[in-house]
Amino acid sequence: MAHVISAPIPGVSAPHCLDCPTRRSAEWNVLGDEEMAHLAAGKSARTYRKGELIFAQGQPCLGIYCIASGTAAVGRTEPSLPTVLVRLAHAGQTLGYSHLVLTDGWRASAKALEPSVICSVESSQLERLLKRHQGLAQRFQAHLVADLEQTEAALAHLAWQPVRSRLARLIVALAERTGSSNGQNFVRLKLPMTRRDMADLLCTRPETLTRTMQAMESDGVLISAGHRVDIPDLGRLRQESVATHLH
Amino acid sequence: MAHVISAPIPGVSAPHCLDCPTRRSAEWNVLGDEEMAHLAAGKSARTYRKGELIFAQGQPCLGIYCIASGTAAVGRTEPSLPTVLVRLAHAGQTLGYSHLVLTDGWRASAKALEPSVICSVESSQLERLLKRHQGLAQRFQAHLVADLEQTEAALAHLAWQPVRSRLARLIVALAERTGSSNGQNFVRLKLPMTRRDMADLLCTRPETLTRTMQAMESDGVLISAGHRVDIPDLGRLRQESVATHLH
DNA sequence: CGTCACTTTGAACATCTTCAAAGCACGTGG
DNA sequence: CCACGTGCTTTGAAGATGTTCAAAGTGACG
Repeated sequence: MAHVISAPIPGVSAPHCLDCPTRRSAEWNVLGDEEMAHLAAGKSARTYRKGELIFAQGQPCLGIYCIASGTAAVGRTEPSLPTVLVRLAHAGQTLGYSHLVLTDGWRASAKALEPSVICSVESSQLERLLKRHQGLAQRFQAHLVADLEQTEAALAHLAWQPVRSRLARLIVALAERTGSSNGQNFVRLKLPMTRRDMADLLCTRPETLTRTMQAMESDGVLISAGHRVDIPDLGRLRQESVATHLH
Repeated sequence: MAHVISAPIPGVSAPHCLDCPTRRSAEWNVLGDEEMAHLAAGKSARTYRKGELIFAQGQPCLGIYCIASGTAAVGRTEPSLPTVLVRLAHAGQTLGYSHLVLTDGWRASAKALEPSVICSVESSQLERLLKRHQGLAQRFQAHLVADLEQTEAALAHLAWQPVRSRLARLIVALAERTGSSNGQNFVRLKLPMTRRDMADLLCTRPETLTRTMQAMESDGVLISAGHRVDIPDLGRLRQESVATHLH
């Protein structure tokens, strides 16, 4: 909203689809080389700055997005309520398919949490691919189901877990994705978003997040310095993400 | 879990698919008479008692369910957490499609909240119909997207609205579905579930639900007697479902 | 190198949970 | 048809968890 279109991307940061992390990790991996070439020819890539909007709730949607590098989040804003970040999307994942099914425009927003390179595929081209390749449609449908599952799980955790457990869960998930483990249990990672974003993701307030992280730090569960977090014992953090309730 | 298979259903309660409320309100309405006849021949119907399980998280799933009459709820249980009722299903709606996409078994449970008549369609037969009728697949996919939307909305409301607003929202939704309005604004309705179920749906405790309803009653927003609720001014209740936050 | 947004701190307060116990209601079996 | 019991509902009191508001730091980015 507040940002302007950024400069065209240098060749390095926008890989050909065949070399993209996307290739193996996402729904596209059912496509053969020839079809991938079609995809590569039809897509367009852009860099996004931290915080920049990829699409906005309410606007017409013209295609889907595929993250080449970086991290994005899907945010949902209900009338007269603060935004909730309902889902993260990492390199190799696609964004926006569910909104294409009904042609009503975006019913959520997405923004880059970090500097990111993101490709877009026009809906007309996607539809052509979906028709030609039956398996691709199944992949996207599975994606839909996975999103539903994940959102239901988030609902359950929000309902019954305190902020501290939800935070532990988030950090464990991030650590498993990008953490570098120096020992057996010691892990260091870089949080790919601001505290504000983390709060929106955990459905709490920045103040509470700060205090919760401090509490965890003083309990020796983690050491945080800006966006860097060190976890002396990942197992202990994993326990925190479940613990609390016994009843 | 605690209940036994109930008696076979009398003819009245299990309508032929062509006469079913399902016919117009659900995904089936893209089917022609001939295909509906196929569906009617292949389905099987059963009555469920209040609280009876329709399917259970973890077990293999063999088909989908379609509610002829009554009310059911889909419940999700995360490891070591209480159950959350993530979704209601009313007459004419189908249940379980999303779980059929991945063949992993049910990843949620469903139970009848009221005495209900529910038909089941085997997955083999459903697949045959889906292949023959392209439009049907689209309908089910739209259903998937609608569920995702609804769950995301529930997440936002759970995150930012107090119990009282969430309760108001639920009652308004039920009133709009089955309420009988005697005047312009006066509405009477019957809650199709126990307080326990309502609490699980609103992600709160039965105690809190009781107290919240009493508070609303003493504020004159509603009058409740068992499962019957009278709403003097539906508009006022609608406001409550949004109000609270201005910030 | 300045600006603006993000982050942190403190204190008061609201909301909701927890535990324990009593009342009630419904369906089951006699 | 009535008695009985199990699970649902209600009440009360105490305490935990998280929010709100305001204001002072801090840091990142252009």
